[in-house]
Amino acid sequence: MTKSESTSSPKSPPGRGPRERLIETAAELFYRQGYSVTGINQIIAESGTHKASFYRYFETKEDLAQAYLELRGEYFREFLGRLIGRSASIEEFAQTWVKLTLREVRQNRFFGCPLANFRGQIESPDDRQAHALQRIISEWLALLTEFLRTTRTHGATPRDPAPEVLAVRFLKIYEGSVQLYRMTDDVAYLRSMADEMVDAARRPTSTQRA
Amino acid sequence: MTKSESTSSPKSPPGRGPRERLIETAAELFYRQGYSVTGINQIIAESGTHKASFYRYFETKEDLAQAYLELRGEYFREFLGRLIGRSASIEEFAQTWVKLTLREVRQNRFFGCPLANFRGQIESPDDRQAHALQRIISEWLALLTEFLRTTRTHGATPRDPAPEVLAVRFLKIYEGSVQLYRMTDDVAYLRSMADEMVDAARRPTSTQRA
DNA sequence: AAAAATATAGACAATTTTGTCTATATTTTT
DNA sequence: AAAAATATAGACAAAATTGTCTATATTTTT
Repeated sequence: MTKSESTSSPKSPPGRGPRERLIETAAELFYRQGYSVTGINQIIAESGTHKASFYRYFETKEDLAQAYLELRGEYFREFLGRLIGRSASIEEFAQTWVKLTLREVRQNRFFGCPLANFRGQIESPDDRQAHALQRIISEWLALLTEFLRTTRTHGATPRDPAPEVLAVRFLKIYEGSVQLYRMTDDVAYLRSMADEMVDAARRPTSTQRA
Repeated sequence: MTKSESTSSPKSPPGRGPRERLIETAAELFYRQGYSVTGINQIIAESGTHKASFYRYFETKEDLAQAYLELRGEYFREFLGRLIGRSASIEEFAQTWVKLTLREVRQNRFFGCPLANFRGQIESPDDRQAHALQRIISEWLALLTEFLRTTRTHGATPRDPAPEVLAVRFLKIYEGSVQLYRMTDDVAYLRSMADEMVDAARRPTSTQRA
């Protein structure tokens, strides 16, 4: 399922031994079809390894979940890095985010936010999972905040929302858009994301607050 | 096999026969611990019915899922109705929404958006599920839109976002806040929801758009 | 009160999933 | 090239889950 040569080369490519293949297959399946419905048997079968190899490296499915979260953390960092690298303004940033997401959708590779999906499939995270989730989120917010601090919208004023506040709003808009898309299968909810982020970046007209 | 002669009340409390108990127990479990990890055996056991009774009314777990979605649709309608009933302004509406959500959290009865959770636990919804999800969402948006059309923020201008647009933004902010709360277990993401909604309701400072 | 419909009890087959063990093959190390 | 470590094959036990069947109790209808 994963790559072309998954037939009988167990250790030839370094870093592609059974452990790596198991993690990658698990990541794919956890994301695409869901953590809770993916059994270790399926992971073993599709990774082209053997049950004995699985139990050599992992005691339980939760160990795999941990590896999955770490891996997703890396993907996220990488993704956001590229996104920020390409964007000279907040407008461009938001549009690029939409564009990249829509591309994944077209390629049938988008299944929502992996973290949100994972969280939604366990009754409550154990300590390691909770920490991994929190670490990834705060990393995201930190990167986003830094980007927002150094980048201004066109026609920005000093009274626009503070970068830390705005980073949270962006993340919420993203998560919300993704959830609505997933529930309705309507990409309009992804498209409208960009405008919503840009608007959120601007100081609202009136400021009286309760 | 919809509901043969469901008008007859088989057991002592009318409307609390095995079918109703099964649905209510399933709803509780689907929401609290997740759809995909809840087996029919557990539902049968905790509803105090018997397996034979289950198979009398349902062919598969998906039939229960359908009933679950319908039930959730009713809850939603009811909830939003109360919310709107209590709120004379958008500010009040947003604050009340936060307050009610936080109350559920305190009572350990809040486990995120039931629809989003459900959607996240199936690889892809079948037709009936997709329709149920879409119907509930559009109902929500319709109610919200109507409320927003007749209710203005303090100091509103005619150039604030249109009600239909705003309804979507509100829903995204809600879903996003809930997801962030679920991932981090930090209620701050729920609290900040109200301000975000109020700001979204105001025309942003600048209007140049790509 | 009798008949009919409905609900529960309990056994149990069929299937799926997890987890273990021994033997053999393959790769890596010395 | 031999020894050691690692990976796969395959069988299989244990447990969990689903689904069916017959018998008996309970409720509803006539």
